[in-house]
Amino acid sequence: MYLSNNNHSMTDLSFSPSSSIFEQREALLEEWTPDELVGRDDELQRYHAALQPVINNESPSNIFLYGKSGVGKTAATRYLLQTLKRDAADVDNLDLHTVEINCDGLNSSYQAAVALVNELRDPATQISNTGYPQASVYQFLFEELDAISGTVLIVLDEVDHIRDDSLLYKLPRARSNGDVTQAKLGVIGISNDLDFRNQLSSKVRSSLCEKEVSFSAYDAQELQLVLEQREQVAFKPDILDDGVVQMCAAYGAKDSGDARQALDLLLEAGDLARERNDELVTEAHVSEARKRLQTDQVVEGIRNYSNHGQFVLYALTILAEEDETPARTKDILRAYERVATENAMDPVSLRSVRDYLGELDQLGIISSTEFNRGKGGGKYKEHELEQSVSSVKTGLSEILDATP
DNA sequence: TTTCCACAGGAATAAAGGGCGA
DNA sequence: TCGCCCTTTATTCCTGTGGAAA
Repeated sequence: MYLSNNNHSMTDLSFSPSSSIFEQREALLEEWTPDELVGRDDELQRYHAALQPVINNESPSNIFLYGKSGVGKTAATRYLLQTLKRDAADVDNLDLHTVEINCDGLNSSYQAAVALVNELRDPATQISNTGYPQASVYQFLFEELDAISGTVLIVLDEVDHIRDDSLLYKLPRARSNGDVTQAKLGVIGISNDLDFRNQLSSKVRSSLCEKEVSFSAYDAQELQLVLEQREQVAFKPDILDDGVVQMCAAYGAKDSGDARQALDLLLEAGDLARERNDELVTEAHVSEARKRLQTDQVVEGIRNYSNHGQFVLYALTILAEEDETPARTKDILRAYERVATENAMDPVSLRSVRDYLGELDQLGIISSTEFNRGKGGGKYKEHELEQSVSSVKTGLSEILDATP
């Protein structure tokens, strides 16, 4: 494509600052930390109690936070640690440090340990993600922690992404095992997976989950408090139509009690109004924003999915178009083998297709139901698309364009 | 109560790929 | 360059599951 100077009429794509309805749009973004956390009083109280030993300069407890995504676990952690650091400055002989990593994208204890080392080291001496024996990486980590000394709180956000528990076993025991002598360590594990705690081996569970704080989903009233707090900072006065905040809160509470989702919805509705130069954000904007967000999520999720996974989904999409869904795993396998072969790919095995279908189900792109027809029919699963064929196809556009 | 079906999914293992130190 | 150590993705094998039918 090139830019030309001809006279063909075309859409005006020049940029100019539009009259904004936003005062401080960032206040609707996830990373914005409010001065006060609303709607989480019970949780904050229990969390606060669990952190109390730190300020008494005792060995910190290991704390495990669990609750669905977007219910304020990370925000509460940031908020309380900020407060704790501030108060710790006034306590004699208390030297408090915090390290926070997000374990999203880190599949193993090894990778998480590397991430921690790199978080603690300066950019010049960072280590790479592979190549070192596991013992060396732990050695680096303990050396860095000892070098800090004092009390060190290690926050492992989305800790359920780590598939093995060797790091979760080692960290809480580092001091008693003599791996660390100077620093007093406390581990704060944060998990979205409610079942993660039960999957841990009992040794790990007893040490990591010394103190537990569960975060319940926000109900509509609590979400409304959160949204109102952000709205006042984010938007200019009297920009939101009556009922907009309530509507976002109601959708948020209905979907999953996820504040992040409700905030995204309000942000998208605001963006939509701004795009159209509307002076007010209305309920109609919210409805449309909701549709847009749902499609975007699906399309993005599919685009980033592995090649074979996309072909498995494509096979199911074809069956859906032929009105043959819900379809059993073996039927999807046949359709998948056909499209993979047509595209000059070696199809993966039935076992792998099962794994892909399981992942797609978890992503909410398809839904799977188990059936049991007893002695004659046995037990099996049926799958169907959970999203519209058109949005799935948009996500699959890369492989569809290449399909002969 | 026992049997049986049609899988689902866990466990073990292999292959390929990539960074590191010697 | 080579061997080591890790990752990711795949395969094979096999046990577990649970409700209808016998």
